[in-house]
Amino acid sequence: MLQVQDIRDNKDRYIKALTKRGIDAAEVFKKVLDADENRKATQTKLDETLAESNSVSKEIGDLYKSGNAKEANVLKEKTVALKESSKELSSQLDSISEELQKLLWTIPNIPNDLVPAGLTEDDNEETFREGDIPVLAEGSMPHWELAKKYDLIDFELGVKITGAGFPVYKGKGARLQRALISYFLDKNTDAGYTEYQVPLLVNEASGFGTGQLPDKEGQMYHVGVDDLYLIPTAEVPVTNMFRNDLVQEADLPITCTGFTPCFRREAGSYGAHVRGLNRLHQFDKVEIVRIEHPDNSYKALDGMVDHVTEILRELKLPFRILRLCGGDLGFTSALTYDFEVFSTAQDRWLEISSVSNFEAFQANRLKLRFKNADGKNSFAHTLNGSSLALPRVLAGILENYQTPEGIKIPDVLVPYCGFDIIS
RNA sequence: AGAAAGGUGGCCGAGUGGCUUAAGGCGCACGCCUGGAAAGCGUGUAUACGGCAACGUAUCGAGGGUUCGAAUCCCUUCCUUUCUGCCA
Repeated sequence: MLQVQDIRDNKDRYIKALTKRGIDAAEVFKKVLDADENRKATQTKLDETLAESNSVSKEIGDLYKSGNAKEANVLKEKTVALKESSKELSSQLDSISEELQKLLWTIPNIPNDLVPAGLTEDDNEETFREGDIPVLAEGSMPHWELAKKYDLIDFELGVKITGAGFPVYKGKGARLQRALISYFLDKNTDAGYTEYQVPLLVNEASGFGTGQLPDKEGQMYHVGVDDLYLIPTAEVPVTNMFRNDLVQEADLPITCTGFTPCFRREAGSYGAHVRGLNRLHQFDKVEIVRIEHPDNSYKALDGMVDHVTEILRELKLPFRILRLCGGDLGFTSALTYDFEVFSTAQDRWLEISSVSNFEAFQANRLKLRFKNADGKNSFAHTLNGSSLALPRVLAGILENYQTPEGIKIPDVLVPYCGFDIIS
């Protein structure tokens, strides 16, 4: 959520930046600023009325104490009108504030200067590419066929016990999953991130804090009897640990990592693009979250990109980095880099990580502030990224490491797996 | 699920209708003291909104009510803790 004061101070620049998302914000900004003026004026009137009420009450108290009940009773009559008008003003103020709030919720974050204009994924800008795409032997397969051939994943079994999009990992497939989780967590903690295990169900306030609610309600599984949501990403519980917090400047940055399953309803397309591990309702992910001083957040974003790059480099998977264009940028993000690994057998790129700087957009919703050296409070910047999402990494490993003898295990994973080939 | 006790500032914690303008402590900041530090002493220190400012207003989990006046009384609701029950 943007701050009204920022909109006021940077109106033209913000309007221009939002055109990169294909949004003309001129009208909504005008509405916001008008509503805010209205709010201020109403608040001032209300404050004056209440101030008078308070001073009359004090007088009445004093009169009673000095035994002058008669005069006190005269004054009491005066409070009736004051009370009425303060009630009226306060309900006006409530509805104005609510209107303002609703307007603010509809406005996405302001894209950073680096964000390319453009509305579709074709406009994303490739900033980096590394790793050779292997030339596969005759008879090479997509990962879902490999998973079946080597008995690593049973998709039908998942359908039986739950439904489509809930695979069962088995044997060396399950072990490889566990190896990846441990490896990712180790890389993250080695880089200084503190490891957390967090709840997989969150309350409504948490959904609001990170921006999944109210807009994307349909994308989360909802447990009705207890009014809780299954997390779509560890970002939600991890970032919400700091909701309503006021931290000291010296405590920044706060860096966290955590492994969680993620649950996404994603009612949408079917077909080849969602086959196998490409899109699931439940998948595993290791996430990194940073709470940063605003002056340092973009440096931190670059650091996160470098960190994920190093992991993919160690896994020796062919990957590229995209700077998302305005149209592809998430609602809450100011700048996002997507990592994609090449699926050789499918001949296409698969998104495996998304690293974003939300600036103060989430912090404003979360009320996550820090106290600086002068004792002033301001919103911290929040960032997060996957390091990494498991299924597509697994798909990439299966497809890119397949040989006629079997699937080789990337060197860095061998100690975690306890085997070096799946055959 | 049943019973009981609670929810107060960055944190702990006192506070049963007006002198609460929220005590006291911890923490933090600054100063004194010190070779330097600790301790000690002194001063300051909640948040939000409005205002150039003085200042005003709101906020004691949330929402409603009683009252001229509510942290305090009443109602509703959420959450936490303890005990009982169930359970890995």
